[in-house]
Amino acid sequence: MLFYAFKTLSPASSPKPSSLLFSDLMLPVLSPMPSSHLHLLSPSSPKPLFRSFSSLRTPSQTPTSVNNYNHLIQMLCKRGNLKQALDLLPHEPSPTQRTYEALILACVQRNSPGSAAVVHRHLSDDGFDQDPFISTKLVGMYSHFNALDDARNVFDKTSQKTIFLWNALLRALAVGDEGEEALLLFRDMVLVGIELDSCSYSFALKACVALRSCEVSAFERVREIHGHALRHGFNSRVHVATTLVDCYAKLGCVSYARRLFDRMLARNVVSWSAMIACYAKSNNPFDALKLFEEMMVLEPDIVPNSVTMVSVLQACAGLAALGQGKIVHAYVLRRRLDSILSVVNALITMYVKCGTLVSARRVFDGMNGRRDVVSWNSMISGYGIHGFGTEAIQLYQEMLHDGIAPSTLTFLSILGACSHVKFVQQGKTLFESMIKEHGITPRAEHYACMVDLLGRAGQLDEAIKIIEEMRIEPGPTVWGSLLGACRIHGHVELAERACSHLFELEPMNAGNYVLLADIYAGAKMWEEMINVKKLVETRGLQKVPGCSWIEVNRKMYSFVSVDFMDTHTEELHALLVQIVREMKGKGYIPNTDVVLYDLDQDEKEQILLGHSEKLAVAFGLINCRRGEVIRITKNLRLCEDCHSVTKFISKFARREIIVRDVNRFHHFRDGFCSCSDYW
DNA sequence: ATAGGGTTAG
Repeated sequence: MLFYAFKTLSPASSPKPSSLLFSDLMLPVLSPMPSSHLHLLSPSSPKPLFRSFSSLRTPSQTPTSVNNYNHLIQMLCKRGNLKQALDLLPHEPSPTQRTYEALILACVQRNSPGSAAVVHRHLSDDGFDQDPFISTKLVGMYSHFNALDDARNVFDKTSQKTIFLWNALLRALAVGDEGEEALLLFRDMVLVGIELDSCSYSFALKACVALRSCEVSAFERVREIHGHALRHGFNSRVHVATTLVDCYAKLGCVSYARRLFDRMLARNVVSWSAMIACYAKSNNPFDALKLFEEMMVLEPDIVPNSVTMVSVLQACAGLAALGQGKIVHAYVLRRRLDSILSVVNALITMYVKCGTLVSARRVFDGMNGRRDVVSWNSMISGYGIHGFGTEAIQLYQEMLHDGIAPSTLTFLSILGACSHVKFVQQGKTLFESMIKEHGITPRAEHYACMVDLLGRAGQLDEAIKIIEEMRIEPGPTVWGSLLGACRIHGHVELAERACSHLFELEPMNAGNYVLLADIYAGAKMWEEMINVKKLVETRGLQKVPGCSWIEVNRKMYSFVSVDFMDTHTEELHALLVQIVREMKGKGYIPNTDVVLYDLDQDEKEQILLGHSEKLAVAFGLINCRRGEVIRITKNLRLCEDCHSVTKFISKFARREIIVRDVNRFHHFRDGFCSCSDYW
């Protein structure tokens, strides 16, 4: 029985797969980013200081009018010269509301809590602590410093509480991750009979997402506030409706979010971006691109901005749609959005995940002087997942040399990089330095990296030691890493131990059961294997079907394994049969161990032949131009048999084949893989 | 006067 299917990722109704092109984006494919396009990234020259400041400061030159001082302080604040403005404050007999507003704003912009205290003291002395306008500004300021107690204090002490003041505190609590507190405040607002506005609803909804600790209750609260908004006619306001879409999306209700989005009476660029981001984040990159295309077609007046493009690039990265990504890159350059750091960072990740490390590096190199920690992390992880451990470590050191402080994600990237190339000692040293030199407390994910590094390298005892000495609860990531290592080394007992936790922590994750069954099969423990399979059945779990896809001429073709053949597939099948026949002549033995069904040898070989990755490779051989790299993406880990077949093909068809699996990239060339068969 | 969407790991 041969498993096979052919489908395109484009709408089923069209006879030919349509490309994801937008007339507006129809540009020649651009691969290198000319550095001249990055000139906008250089910092702008500083503005001159206020010229007459020093002369005005001396007491002998007292200004004739009070307004001069107020004006001067405000000017200095505007220029970001907070310190000089503060020095001037004691000389001013009667600062105005505007002056204090400017000072508060400057404290936020300069990120200076110390100056904030000085300003607060001054304005209290002047009696402005009862001014609801100033109080609103103060609450916003304290929110910026995450000083929620101070924010609440200001609120409590102000007797005349306007809706702005209520909203300011509500916002402060919501963005300060105090969802519970924010919702209590919202309840107070309703009970006291405050007339809510759309901002109140937006903030309260944001607070629900901040709850997250208990998603069920978060969902209930969103529904409550949604209902309230509905009864008071606020649900159709574009801000509220957009927030609702975003809330449901963040709580995992993607199709419901879409339904609300479709029902919106008016949408703006933020509404569209929120929905596109929802798809990009929830592993629906194709839907994200489709929606982006729709936005161009249906709403010619809405112009995508940098936030939109970050999500679109994320979707290209998720799909590994290089051709599409290049078009988006060209669009970004045309719209000058490459002056926005987050967009450039998203470009790096897009190229990394599309398998073109060189292009990613070119973008990274073009950023000289304007890289933040995200840019570095993206490039380091890029080297890591492409199997360039040495380069990843080197770049990490360059980053330190540049004075950029590494983050928790830097270490996840660099430890992952070590793991891919079996750099056990380097990984250990880096993990130590993370704690001791950089003061970063390891999270479960870091431990998972270490367990993966040690475990896959065969040091299972050390891996266990790491878990036992952890100061925090080892979550599913840690046990999952251990289980993966057990599969490689056929360690049944440890696998059982890992699974005893995993089946408890994530009972619905079919992957864990499959791995355990795989390990039992490897140890020829058939009875145990069958029991695990039964468990999967009784719990009603669905194995994630293997799926591979390939982009040809900017169209996506995806392959999954099903149990019938049709006319599309015969050509691919025939090609694979021929390849395998040749390989067998050269000593290839199909690795039927990976097939966990009770079938005879021939049937098992047939199933191997139908693995989605082989079909995608065959499709690539037929449809990609000679000399062109065949790029394939797979949703799971590569199986051993596909790995060896692809190695063979790379040599005898003289094709370079790059496969992205769920963990890393494999570059096949001349019969070898960049992973050195360690993955 | 307060407002809604986005960047890196696995």
